[in-house]
Amino acid sequence: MVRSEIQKKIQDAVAALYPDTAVLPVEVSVPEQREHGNYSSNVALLLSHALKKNPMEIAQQLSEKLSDSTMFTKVEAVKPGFLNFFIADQKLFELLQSVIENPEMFGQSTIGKGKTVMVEYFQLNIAKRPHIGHIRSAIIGDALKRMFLSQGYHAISDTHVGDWGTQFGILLLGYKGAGADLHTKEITEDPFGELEEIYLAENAKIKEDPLRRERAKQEFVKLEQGDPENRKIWVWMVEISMQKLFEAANRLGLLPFDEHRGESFYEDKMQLIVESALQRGVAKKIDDGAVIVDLTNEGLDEAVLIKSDGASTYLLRDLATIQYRKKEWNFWKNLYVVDVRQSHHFKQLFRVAEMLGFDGAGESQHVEYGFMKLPEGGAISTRGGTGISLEKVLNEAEERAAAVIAQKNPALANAKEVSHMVGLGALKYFDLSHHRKSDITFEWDRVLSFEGNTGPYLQYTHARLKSILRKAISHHPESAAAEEGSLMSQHEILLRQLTDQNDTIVLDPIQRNLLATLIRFPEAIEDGLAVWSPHVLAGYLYELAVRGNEFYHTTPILTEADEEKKQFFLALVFAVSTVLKKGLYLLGIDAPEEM
RNA sequence: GCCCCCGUAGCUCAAUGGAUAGAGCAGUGCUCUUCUAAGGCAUUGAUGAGGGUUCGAUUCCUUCCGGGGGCACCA
Repeated sequence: MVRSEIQKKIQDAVAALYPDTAVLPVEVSVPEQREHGNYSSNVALLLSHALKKNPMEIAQQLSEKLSDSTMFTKVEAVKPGFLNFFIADQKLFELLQSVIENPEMFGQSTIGKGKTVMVEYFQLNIAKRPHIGHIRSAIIGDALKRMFLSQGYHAISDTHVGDWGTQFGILLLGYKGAGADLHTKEITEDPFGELEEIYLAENAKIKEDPLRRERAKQEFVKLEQGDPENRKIWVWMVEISMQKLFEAANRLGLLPFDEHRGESFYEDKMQLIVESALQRGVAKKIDDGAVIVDLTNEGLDEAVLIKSDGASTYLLRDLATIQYRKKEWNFWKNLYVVDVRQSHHFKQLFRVAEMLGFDGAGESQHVEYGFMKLPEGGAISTRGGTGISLEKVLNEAEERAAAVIAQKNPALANAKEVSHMVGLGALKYFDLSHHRKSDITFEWDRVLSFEGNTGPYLQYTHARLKSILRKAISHHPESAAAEEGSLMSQHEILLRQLTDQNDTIVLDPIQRNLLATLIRFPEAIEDGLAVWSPHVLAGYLYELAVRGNEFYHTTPILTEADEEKKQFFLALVFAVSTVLKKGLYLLGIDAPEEM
């Protein structure tokens, strides 16, 4: 990575010039203004305190020291004391060559080797239709998993399905109540829909009649105690719902999950935890029989492990989950991609786990995201009737994409497939381009926009560049070798010609900026993972695309007369399109060759 | 009542304590005999209010104003 190379150089220069100074973390960032170079650092400003020297003077000395390097054309010391680095064209050119040589490896690293990171996301509930409020977890979690994998981490995903708990009491009660009617009726047609209806109807009844809630809770207690009838119904309900879940995950194009440990999986692992908690004095049994952990002194209220009716809680099941995951996977991090509204729960969870001396308590973290709200305000919920089903959104996305294709590129061969990629790409990118923690507003025309800073813009940029490559290859004398049109054959041809060039290419500012942006790809992934937010990568890809389009527009490539230049341009096009495709992949978005 | 988060352009969003606060949408004006106009170019426009910390604050602290969320023996 270029940035770390510069960091190292600065560190060395500081050590050489000011041996007595404690090595501080050197910050290197990308300045907003192009005139400020490709990278800049504020070390001199930070050092001035410790050294009791004028920051400008320090910057001056450092810049002289660093100017030796052939890596830069210029290292300047400016105004308050910034150091601005201008990467030499030759260096950029070499970096491009290394990308071309091994495009598969660009953006990959082995930093995470030997580290297992658990990522939990897409925690669907039984009998509740996945709606747009649910997809943030899936989209963010999936992107994080992809990013972790690209850096060599052993990333393990788990859906943690909500297949246990009081909601089953509600479902069971509703199911039995609807009984006569339902059992005779064929519900094989849309069993999930039936189930959902049962849930909603029973929920409404419970709202009217508090006594019914008690009956529902009793049904869950019976289930948890092993009542055969309830078990049987439960198994059926879970089966039907899991089908729905797989369907949704599939349609969203999520990476396969490594684990599907629903909450019910932890059923037999909870008793020991309760006993241990009581024994250690962490938890106590209160008068009505409930088992709680009192965290009121820490401002975390009371955490309930066992309810007064004897049933387990979500919290207790999550405790068991931590224990299981640590034992099974010995994770380095255990991440929960869950709505910010559950942060109170996770604070309780991690605190109780810590009090119980659980291994992995400290490594468990809530990767919270802002919830999705509607333009008129208010969260999206199934009960409030404001839920827009995932299915509906995806259908709409594909329809809109198909309409645009019909208009812009009616001859497109695999229009259906591309509509899917583009519609889904718009939806995912919309989500991922926001900071993870910020709430996002769901507005159809924004979510499914295909213009401006959107997924389709990135896909489009990629497709146009690919189109150039296809044409270049088909006109190329060696095109027979590239018949299959694979990336490898393309890049082999390009590479052969690029490495033949001995002269230094003179770059114009647009090409230079594009190249300088291109080589930051690994840094964008690193920065995104540092805050567990894919939006950093999304923002980077957008910038790359903007510069790619700038280049596309100003530089005719196929008609370039100077053969060396043309080869260089093609190499650049190849590298940029490769990074776009790869970056989109890391966000879980497909990049069609044509659109 | 207690706890958490958020107030940036007309709208939706960016900005590890840094330089002239970036984008997109919407608006206005250009741009397709030229590698895909889902594009490109130009242009209008913003840090809720007051204190503090420091070389430097959208960012950290504090008060106020405004908005949202949580404090379920739901998940």
